[in-house]
Amino acid sequence: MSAHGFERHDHKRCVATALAEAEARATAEGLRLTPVRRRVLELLLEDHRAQGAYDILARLQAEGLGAQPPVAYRALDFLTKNGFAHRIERLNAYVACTEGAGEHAPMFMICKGCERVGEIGETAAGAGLKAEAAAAGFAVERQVIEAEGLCPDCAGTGA
Amino acid sequence: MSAHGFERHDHKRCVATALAEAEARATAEGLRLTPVRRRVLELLLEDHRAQGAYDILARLQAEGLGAQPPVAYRALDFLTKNGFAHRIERLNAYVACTEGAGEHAPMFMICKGCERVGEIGETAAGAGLKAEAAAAGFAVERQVIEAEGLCPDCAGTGA
DNA sequence: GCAGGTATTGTAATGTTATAACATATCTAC
DNA sequence: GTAGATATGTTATAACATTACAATACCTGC
Repeated sequence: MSAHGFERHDHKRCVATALAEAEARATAEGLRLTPVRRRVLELLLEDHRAQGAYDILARLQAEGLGAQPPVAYRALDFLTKNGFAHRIERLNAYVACTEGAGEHAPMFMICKGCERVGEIGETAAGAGLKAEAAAAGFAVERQVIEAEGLCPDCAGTGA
Repeated sequence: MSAHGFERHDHKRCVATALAEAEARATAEGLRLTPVRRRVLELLLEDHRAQGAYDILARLQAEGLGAQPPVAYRALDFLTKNGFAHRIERLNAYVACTEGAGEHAPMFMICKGCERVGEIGETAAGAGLKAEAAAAGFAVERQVIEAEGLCPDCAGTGA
């Protein structure tokens, strides 16, 4: 089962792997993982919480990497368009992708307790959505599947 | 199959029914469908497009029903909390509910062509989401299932 | 019917998220 | 090394949402 974000894990390794894969894929596909873009991806990878564009921007400003909103939004657009990160609509915020490339119908679990966001790459929910839409004659281009609630850790503590 | 929003239908009747049901339910459950709230529901019912809070606010202002953002947001909160309307996260906008009360895991289809939003009351996607979350030990409190693409009409015209 | 509590509305101010528009710089291919 | 495409810098503003507090309307018990 591939739900990422809530399990205990070696996060340093998690970051290193994601970054290495991103670089490999960027090279392979001719995508330019520029300093700002790479740095934004690193910031998103720091933990599994969703970060707002302005959170990211503040970090970039502190590092002298860009002062205005478009800098952050452009980097985030690049990362989300190319599958390195995802936008969480419910939060107007962003998380690094924890599932491999090639995924298409990810689902997210947003914990109200610890604010972490778990991702599942391909889901029954996604398949169901496609089937439902097809039955209605609707051509899906993008889908949003998000659950908000309590992660196993936070649910356990009665939070 | 109950996908509402895209089919040709007698919209006057659609509005009248929804409004009557809302009033009946408000009475039955002791909810106060005040003039502003009722008017906002009417505005949302005018068509099946999603409307932003500020669209609604502009209409209210024109009618002398309220001048500041909280007026619109409060009415929309009331309507969404009580199931008379839904918030579309992808659009930061609102639609009137077209499925009956008691629904819990609706899915929305957002057409990029005509901007209409279709609703399906209970879906395989919703069931899949719940199952997936349960398997991950995640306790779902709220869920967001939205598809963006082209409705049957717009897909047909190659839009 | 009126005192007291609760729900609703009015209003000002502000906070947060996102984009348009245009200038400049950098990369890549030829 | 120049042209065209891609990426960045910067200003300004648009769009979405909330906090906080005052005023009013409404129920309820007496």
